[in-house]
Amino acid sequence: MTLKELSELLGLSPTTVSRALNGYPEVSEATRKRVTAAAREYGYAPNTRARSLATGRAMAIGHVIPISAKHEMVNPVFADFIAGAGEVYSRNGYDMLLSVVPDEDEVDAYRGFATKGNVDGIILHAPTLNDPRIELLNTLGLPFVVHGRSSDTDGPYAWVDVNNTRAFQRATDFLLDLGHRRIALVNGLEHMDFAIRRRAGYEGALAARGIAPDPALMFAGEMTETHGHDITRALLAGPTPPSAILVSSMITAIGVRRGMEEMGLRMGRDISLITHDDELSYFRNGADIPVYTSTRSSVRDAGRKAAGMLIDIIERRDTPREILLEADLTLGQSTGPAVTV
Amino acid sequence: MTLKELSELLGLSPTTVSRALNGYPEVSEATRKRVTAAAREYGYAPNTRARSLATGRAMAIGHVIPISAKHEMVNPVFADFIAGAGEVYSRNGYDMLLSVVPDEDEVDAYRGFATKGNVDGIILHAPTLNDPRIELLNTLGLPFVVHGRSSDTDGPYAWVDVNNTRAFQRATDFLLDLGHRRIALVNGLEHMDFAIRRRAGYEGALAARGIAPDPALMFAGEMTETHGHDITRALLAGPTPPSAILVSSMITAIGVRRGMEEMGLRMGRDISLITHDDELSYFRNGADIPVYTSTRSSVRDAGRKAAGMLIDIIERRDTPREILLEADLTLGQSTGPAVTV
DNA sequence: CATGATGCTCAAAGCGCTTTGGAAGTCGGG
DNA sequence: CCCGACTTCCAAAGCGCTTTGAGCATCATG
Repeated sequence: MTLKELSELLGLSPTTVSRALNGYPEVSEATRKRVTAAAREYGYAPNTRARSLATGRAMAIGHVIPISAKHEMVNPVFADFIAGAGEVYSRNGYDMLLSVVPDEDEVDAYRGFATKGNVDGIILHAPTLNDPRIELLNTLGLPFVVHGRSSDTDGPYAWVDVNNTRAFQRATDFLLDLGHRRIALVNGLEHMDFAIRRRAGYEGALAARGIAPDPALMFAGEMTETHGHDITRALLAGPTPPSAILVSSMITAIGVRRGMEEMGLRMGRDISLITHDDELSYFRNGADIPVYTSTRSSVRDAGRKAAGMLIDIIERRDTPREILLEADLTLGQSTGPAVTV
Repeated sequence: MTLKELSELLGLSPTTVSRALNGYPEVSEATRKRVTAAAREYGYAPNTRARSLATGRAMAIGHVIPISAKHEMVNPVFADFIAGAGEVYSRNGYDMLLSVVPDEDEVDAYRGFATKGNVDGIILHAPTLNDPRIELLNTLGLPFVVHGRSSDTDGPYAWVDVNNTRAFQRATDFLLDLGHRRIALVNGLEHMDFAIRRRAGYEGALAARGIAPDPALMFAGEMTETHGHDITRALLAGPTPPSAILVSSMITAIGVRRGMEEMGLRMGRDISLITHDDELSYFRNGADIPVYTSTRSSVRDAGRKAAGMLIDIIERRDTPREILLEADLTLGQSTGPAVTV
């Protein structure tokens, strides 16, 4: 069913039908009613490709997911972010275009979005320190919003981020208040901007109490369960194990906990743990009482906010271009006063 | 940069340029070289919308992710499936279109795909018993592939599935061989087809040894960590706890394990656990020696297979329309002989 | 009654591409 | 030297929609 067919059926011109459907004022209320009723009856919906060719708007937002041959890994945070963003897209009539590419082709993927004109905007994921993709997107001239920030990148760009520095500084402070002095940090890969900031928060809190950060207590790696487990085993088997561990992801924290328990330590009593919790929908941190004490910020909500901002930019609405979300510090059962081992 | 501009630059007609770029034989090799070089130089890529309007092919595959208000939950398996499928799409020049909708709008989303013509095919996720969406898609006439199957649905449809029945039957058999008699089943929601089949495998294995399934040992629910934990606590606190637990997902198994350990039981020694493992990239089952004994099947690989099949169907290639993957039964540290409690 | 304003509708152009149906140009065979 | 067969290229139509610019009634106003 095309617009032309529908209009012939109604005895109207395509123009009028189009205007009726798109809410233009030049068409009488009676005609509009008649048209929309017919459209519903015959199941007519304008062809997206034709429409966007005519309007110049793709009505779609692009996301690029790089797949690395080295660490074959899809960020678990991604699924929840997508869900949040996707909600907002559908509500506003946008589609979401996902491009899964080998990471060496990532730049081409962005270029492709721009030249092939199949999206109106882009969300940039997982920015690194001084991320070159930001400049690329700026030169491509396609609206975009970054989920996270990129330190050392100058020039303005739109972003939605959690206050990672503050969150980890508060978490560290809290552990220090409980009497912990040897606090380990199990961080994400430290070319990632969020990891850099978390580390800065951690080190800042230590420094404020005159404690020099111990490199032997600081780790960076992929945020998998296994990684958390292995590091914890190694740490606890060492000569001077920490009394508390600060972890960058719930998933890693699960592994850390497993390591602790395998070493015969009871989490929350013998050793403390604070994790960052992205509030992944399928990985709730306990029911009523959280299992883990955590710095908490909903990644799904970040997705919604980023999507909303991007649509605002595309549609030239005047709204803030920077959103900094504060993480809550939520008390769970995984922390307690430092015990002298 | 449009085709017309490029052709003027080259002193050729748009027709010739288009044909050169699309590999038609009517254009000389010399011209083709000249055209492709110019295209590269000026960064020309055909506008997707215009092209697909002209060809009638959207060069995109649609996925619908329903978001439920009740159980706000994005299937974690989804991310990995998407990654696998997405790989194949990009390699074949297809885009992936994700539609995140409230689940009451799911039917509309499929209808929308069909009438708005923005996809050439659809992947159907998480089929239930006698899933009405299959008939819907059949009447819509859009090529589709189901990830999973739908029992009680007659009429052929294309699918990629794991042999869930066989996997759980084997796992149960294995536990029985180890002397276990009271084996609990922590399953996914049992309107889901995969859960029905897993239960059938479990019950079949028990029946083969003359053991009547005990309803008090069978559970169905969302496959979250918390759910596994809570069920396990309840089970182990009961009068006649099981000596082994069969779990439908790694994530749930993590919770089950947590419950076991909280109750003072050592997994693999005091109590056994077998889980199904979808081989999620961020949730490896141990490094060299698997932590959990598991029925194992890569969901990412299923994604690749489903995507490949769908593209074959769209492009009218003649390939099998049904793929049944066998899950491995991988031995880990979570199982051992039954101990009399 | 003439005039302009207003409300409703339409014809036609154009978005950027593919593709059909030729039309020139080239070449070898009769 | 002519003719058919290729080879190489092009003009123009068409994909399904939006949107510009007008046209035709109808209505209130001076």
